[in-house]
Formats: sequence, C-alpha cells, structure tokens
Amino acid sequence: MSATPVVTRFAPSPTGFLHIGGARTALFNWLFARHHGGKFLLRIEDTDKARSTQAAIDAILDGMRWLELDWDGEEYFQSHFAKRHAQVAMDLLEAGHAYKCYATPQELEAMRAEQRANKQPLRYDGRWRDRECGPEQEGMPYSIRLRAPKEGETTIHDKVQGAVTVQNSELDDMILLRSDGTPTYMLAVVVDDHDMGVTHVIRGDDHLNNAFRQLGIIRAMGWPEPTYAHVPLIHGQDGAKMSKRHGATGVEDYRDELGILPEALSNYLLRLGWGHGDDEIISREDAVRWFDLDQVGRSPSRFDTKKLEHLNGHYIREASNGRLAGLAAPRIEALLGKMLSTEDLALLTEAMEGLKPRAKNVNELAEGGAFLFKTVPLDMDERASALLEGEAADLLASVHEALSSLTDWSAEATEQAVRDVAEARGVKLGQVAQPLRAALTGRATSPGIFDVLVLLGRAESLARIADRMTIQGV
RNA sequence: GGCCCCUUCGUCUAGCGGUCAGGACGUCGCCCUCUCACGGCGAAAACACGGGUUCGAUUCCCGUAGGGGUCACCA
Repeated sequence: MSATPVVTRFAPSPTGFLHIGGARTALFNWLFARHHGGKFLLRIEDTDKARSTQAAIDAILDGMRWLELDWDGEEYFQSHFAKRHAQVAMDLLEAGHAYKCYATPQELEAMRAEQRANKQPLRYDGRWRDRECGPEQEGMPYSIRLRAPKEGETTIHDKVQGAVTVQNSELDDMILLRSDGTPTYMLAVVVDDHDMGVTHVIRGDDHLNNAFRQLGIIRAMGWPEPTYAHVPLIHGQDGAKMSKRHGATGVEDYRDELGILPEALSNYLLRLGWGHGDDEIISREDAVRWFDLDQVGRSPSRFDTKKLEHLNGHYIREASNGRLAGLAAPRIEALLGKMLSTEDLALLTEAMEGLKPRAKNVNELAEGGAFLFKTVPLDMDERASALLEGEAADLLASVHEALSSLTDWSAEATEQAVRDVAEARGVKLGQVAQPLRAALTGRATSPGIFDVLVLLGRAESLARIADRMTIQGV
C-alpha cells in the first residue's frame, strides 16, 4: 500500500434530490476511504447558481445521513472558491498553457453547425489558439481556453476501466474561464480536487471522457495526478440510463414512497456492480473490510426492485420491533386518518413480531398492522367478505361461545378452544380460522390468528366477533 | 456520426486456461401450515456471434453484432 493517505470525495450538484446513482457513487467513495483508513469529503458543486437550491442541498445531505455515509470535515461549497479557480486560469494564461479566445457563442454555434453539416466531429477548431488579439478585439469579452497538446496520446490507468487511451487530437481546447469571469466545471473540479488533497476520484463513468480533459489542466499546473476509478452507471429495467420514467430515482423515494430501510438500499447498491464471492447479505462492517476498487465490474447494471425488496424483507426481519413500529405508525395514521396513542404504539410494537416476516417494505407493515386500530363495524375487503359466506357465520357463533367461556386468554388456550370447535363441528381448523380472521381483521391474511386474538385482547376480540355475527344475522 | 466503454441464466453476480460454469433475486414444483408470509428441499434457466493463440478456451488476442456513455461559455 502506498504511503499517502487516501482521500476520496463525493461531489453532487444540488439541482435535485440525491439520485440513486449518486448514492452508489457516494457509497463506493465512502467505503474505499474507510477501507483504507482515509478521508471521505463532501463537495457541493453549486457553481450553477440558477439551478442550485438550498432545498436540494438539504435533500442530498439528508439522504447521505440516512444512508449513514458520514463525511469528514465540513461540506465544501464550490461556489465559495470562484476567485481561486479564476486565479488558476490566470496562472495558466501567464504560463502560456492557456489563451484568450474571442469567439462569441453565436460564432461557435455556427462553427458546430457547419461541422455537423459536413459530418465532422464537433469540437473547437482552435481559431484563437495561435492568434494575437488585434485592435478590433480591444475591450471585447473573451474566454480563457486551455492550450491542450495536439500531438500524441493520453492514457489513463483507471482502477475500474483499466488502461484507456485517447488521441490528443480528439481533445479540443476547452474553456476554463467564461467570458463573464466565472470558472467552468472542468476547471473548478480539478482545482478543488487538488486543493482538497483528493487522491482517488471515484465517480460515474459518464465522466470518463472528462478525465482526459481534466488531466490536461492538472499536467499544465504540474500537480500530482489522482487515481481515477470510473464506475459504470446504473440503468433502469430497460437498460437505459436511470431517469424519471423509471419511477423512483431519488433515495428519498425509496425511503418515503417504497418504505425501504437504509441498510437494505445500501446493501443492494453495494452489490450492484460489485461482488464478493457468493455473499449477498453484507453488513457495513464486512463491506468496509472487503470493499476495493478492483472488484468493481465494468458493465452497467440494471436496477431490480424485486431484489431490493427481498433484501429489504430480510432487514425488516432483523430490525427491532420498536424501530419498525415507529416507521409504520405514521403510515397507519395516514391509512386510518387518525392519530395513534402511546398505547397504540406499544401494541404495534408487540404486533411487529408477527407482521415482520410478512412484509417486504414498511408500507406492507402498515397495511398488515392497521387492523389493530380499526373500530367496529370493520370494513371487509373482498376476500374477507367471501370467507364469511355460507356456514361461516354459524361457525363464528360457536367460536364466540367457546371463546367467551375462556378465562385464560393466551395463544395456547384460544387455539385449543378454536380447535375444539372445529372438531366438534367436524370441520378443518382452516374452516373456522379463516372466518374468524375475517371477523377480527377484515382481511383474508394476517399474522397467526391466535396471536391476533391475544393482540386484540379478550374484550375487543369478542366484540368484533359479536359485531360480525350481528351483521351476518346470526 | 467521431471518440470511449461494455457483453456469463430474465436480473445482480462468482469465475481470473482444464469446473457437472457456482450463488442470489425472480419463476415453477414439493414440504411446513389457521391465511399470507417466513423457512426448508428441488427444478427450469447463461458463457452474443465469427475467427485466431493454445494440447485445451467462458477465461488471452482480433473482428462482427448489440448495448451504453460522451462530444456546451451545464455540471
């Protein structure tokens, strides 16, 4: 291992929520830094003042905290260093590594239009590269462009992509400083990464092409070159880049809409593009221990919500009942349109044991537990109604009678009582358990029916059964 | 279109010259069972194609096809 400490960074632009792809990039940077005992920094690329918002910054920080991706030190706001960026551009100009370009945006657009028409590659033709500014340019606005090498080739030894070589003739002289004096992204990234001491640049491979241009600035400044690692993008089910039309793209959607636990999303994201033998369920500790860049795959991967939910189900089963109840409570309140009391929360916590194995997400936890807080007459879903047809009502009456005489209201005692009814009536347990389930919960599925009986308590259970009997006319 | 990258079951992946090509999700059976889940057992399911290199290619090289990314005074 090299002696220089590892410094990574996540550099989102605050123009929206924390994108699922960004979250994975952040996770990889975080893991790599933690694995090597280095630092993980956070930089907000807010140089585009028109599109950057405080709400977006908050959403990103919030998302990262939720995923427990803690960064070292304070957030670094790129916009605060515009002067520094401009200074580097001036230094480059001074040293002859950059030059003034007086071409106007309209002029450049016309140039591109012509290149398009002639089916030529679109790039700046270097019209001001070796041209002195004449009297007609006096006082006119100009941008500063990098004087990039025209001959030879550049190769990047990417930790994920391997050796990638590009002919220098493919790279044009990019703008460093706009005519209004503001730095471009290309310049700002390079300067900030250098100033922050970033040793490893881990980001989406949509930046791979940029790396060659950025290297031009780095070399012109004589700065140390960072190690690059361009990880493949995450695609939607259809193989195209993740976008709005694929549904949830922000981590907050997974938390708020889909009811996903952070450890599940984190585990899923980790396994997307990275693997460690046959391991699927990977704790944060093991992830830190095992993660490294050379195991990251080179091909893009498709997002599979089914697998995410499977993982989520696993983590739900591992989560504490109290935590789960806290997460499900607001959703139950929304479902029922009423607030839950402290006692309700305690009951919900107790019920989690039976709810947990039946849920893949927090929404299902809420849907499954809502019956606890409903009041008679219970609304029946279609399948529950069907269960109450025929002789079910009559069976229910027998159950009510048997249960009424119980003094010990335990799962064991109620089970014995119900089984006795089934035997006495010559039917299978299911034939009485199902109508009972419908009467008690209004649904055809629920946790074990004897657990439901205990959860609801003697009075409420008997009341619900009796109410159902009345409605069915028994 | 130019440049760059990618290609193992439907999906995520293991594999790093010789394997019955392994695991997971999903799917389908069976078991468990008061429902639904969970859990257990089992099944179907892949090396894109064509050339090389080699005693031997999923693995190395070159093409083809397909997919993706990128080509702004956005980031």
